[in-house]
Amino acid sequence: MRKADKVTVDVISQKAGVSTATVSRVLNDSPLVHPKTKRKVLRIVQELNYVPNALARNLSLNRTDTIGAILPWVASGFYSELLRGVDDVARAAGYHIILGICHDREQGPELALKYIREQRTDGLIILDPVLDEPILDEIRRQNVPFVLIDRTVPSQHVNTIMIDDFNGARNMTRHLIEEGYQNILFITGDLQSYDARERLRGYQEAIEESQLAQKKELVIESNFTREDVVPKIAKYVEKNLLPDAIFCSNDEMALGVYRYLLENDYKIPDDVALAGFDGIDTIDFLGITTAKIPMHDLGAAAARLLVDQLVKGRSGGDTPALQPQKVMLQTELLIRKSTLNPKKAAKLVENGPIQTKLVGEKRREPLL
Amino acid sequence: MRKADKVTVDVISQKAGVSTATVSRVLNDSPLVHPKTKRKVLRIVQELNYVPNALARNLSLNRTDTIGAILPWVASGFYSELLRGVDDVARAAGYHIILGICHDREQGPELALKYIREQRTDGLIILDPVLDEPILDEIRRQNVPFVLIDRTVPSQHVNTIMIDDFNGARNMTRHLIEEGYQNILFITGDLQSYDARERLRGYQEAIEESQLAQKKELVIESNFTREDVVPKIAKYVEKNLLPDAIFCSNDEMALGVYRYLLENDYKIPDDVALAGFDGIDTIDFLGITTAKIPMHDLGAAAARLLVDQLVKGRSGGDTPALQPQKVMLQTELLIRKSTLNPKKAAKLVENGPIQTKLVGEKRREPLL
DNA sequence: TTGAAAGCGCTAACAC
DNA sequence: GTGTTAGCGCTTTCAA
Repeated sequence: MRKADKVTVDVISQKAGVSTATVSRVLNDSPLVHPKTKRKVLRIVQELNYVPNALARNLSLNRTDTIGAILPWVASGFYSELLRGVDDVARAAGYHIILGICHDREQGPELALKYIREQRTDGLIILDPVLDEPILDEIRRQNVPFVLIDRTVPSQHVNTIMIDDFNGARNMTRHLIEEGYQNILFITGDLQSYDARERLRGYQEAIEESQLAQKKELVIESNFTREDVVPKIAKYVEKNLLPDAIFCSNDEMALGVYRYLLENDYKIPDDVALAGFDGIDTIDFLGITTAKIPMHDLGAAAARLLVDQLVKGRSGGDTPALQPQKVMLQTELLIRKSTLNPKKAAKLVENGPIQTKLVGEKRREPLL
Repeated sequence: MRKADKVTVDVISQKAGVSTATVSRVLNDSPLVHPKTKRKVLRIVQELNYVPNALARNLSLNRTDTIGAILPWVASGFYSELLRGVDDVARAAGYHIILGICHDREQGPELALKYIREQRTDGLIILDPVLDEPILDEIRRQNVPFVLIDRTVPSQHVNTIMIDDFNGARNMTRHLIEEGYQNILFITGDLQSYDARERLRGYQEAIEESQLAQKKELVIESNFTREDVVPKIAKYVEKNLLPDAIFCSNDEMALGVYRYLLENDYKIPDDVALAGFDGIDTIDFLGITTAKIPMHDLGAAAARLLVDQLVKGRSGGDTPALQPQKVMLQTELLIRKSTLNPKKAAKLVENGPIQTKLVGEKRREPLL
């Protein structure tokens, strides 16, 4: 665009025969401008197809109308739901989303800090399970509102949206136990991350309360990825007996295990039951039991919290800041064919109707 | 952050005993500044943990270092791959991504124009199969570089990354024909969109060259969604015979059909073959044949093209603009169990080895 | 090599 | 109600 034909407040003000201040007032719906002037200005604005330069406006107002979303890129499809949630409420509140994809562990915090320091964003939504305290302190020191997703911070005033990983995993394990499985292999995610630890805890709790033996060899550690889990489950099965059931800390790993089992002619759930965690689409199609995380809600809740902060912050100069909140979202246990114990079912049929509730696409033909 | 402790070029320049111009030069690696001064300034910058305000910088430079990515949100997981591709190359070139999710048909163009007019982005990547000419003209008139994905514009100088939908669909259809299927039902996407039309054309072309009869009732129109396709395929099957094979214009619809078939006890591929288009993960796990679109490459190529434009544009003031390019990416035919004709296979076993190449996870146990 | 000063395009005190 | 003017924080001529 030629410099000449760039239309700015100045151009408008001249054409309208008013000052730039008045133009600005009109544009910002100030009440103290004469209707007639307003109309005239608006007409010119229309005519010249004028749109204020966001950069200049923001510099002046010292804000960006932008929210940074810092996310890891594992299981990309999974997080896109979350992003959609964030976008929905952010856009409704007039905020834009700037994407901060951290490709590996180190980049997340770096990116977050960069955005803040450069003042590119008014606030941040951070999903990074391994963010450590020092970094968090550094972020806090910048005095920019932010919301953490699925990550607790001990005793600190931080807005957080949590997933009840503990209960999710406990309920899943209880379900497996109820189905009559006794040797339940649990595959953890990277234990550096909060959610991995919580899910493990949930599993252990359920085992304990059931009086089943806590066998140490029934927990193996992986890292939430499909690739990593396959050799590990292979090695496990070679060394030990096949467990009754395998509970993977996330669906990605469940997919890896699923593939392994099929390739080795193990039938699910006849030879071994399988459960995941997350609720991704593929798992649904394969008829695998999982604990669904409400990703959209997660994003929406985070954005809601952040937007509230931002709006509060910009209205009343010195209104008391909002109390930091912790929101906890529950997972939904989606029971499917992969964990329905055929032996138990057979027995139940003799004795009466099957009690286990099938959730979701109920009447679908089992796929396995 | 208190106004007082906000550190700006001014603060730095004072502490360093130089002018703001010099500080700016140091920050921008200008060669004409004495090494000693430079060192001093950098030390202060370090000490005060100074990071330039992007807003101010950008206003001054009249750019944003930001690329807008306008995408629809259908099949979210699918597009996230693309976004990743865009992000990879954009970030490497120092650009940020601002997300423009258009939730419905109308919002895409609107959003694109808004970003441009507000000068929030230096350039745009637009994936919107139904963008019409007038809007496109309007965008072009803004004189902001942009790249279109999977959308041709007749005889116009526009950067475009295309998918070879035509060949992809033709190859798929040929494959089905080779497998001995004769009644191949084709389910189109929304024919308003370019890719839907191209895929249909590919199908028709393959049918024609094979001398099979072009039966009009073998094409039904849907809209690329899982929900829409189910009643349509149901109605079709009730009215007509079950076709030999069903070729869906995208994987989402293939999933819908898959579910329908299973629920009605049709075996794949024994009763009917099934093929999709896109190459999403779920389809892989279900063992359904598809034509894989290289989403990551698509995004990366688009970003590459755009970044080249931007860099060119900002270096040489008046260097000749880059020629608009059209890049065409090929799909990859992933043949899986769902389209391998059991009858043909049986025959082949009598006569020799099976010739059809299995692509991908070759030795996997068929899932169906 | 460096500094002074004029913008970039908009907003907001303050004065009229 | 409206205009003047001084910023917002940085870059970049132009002069020295």
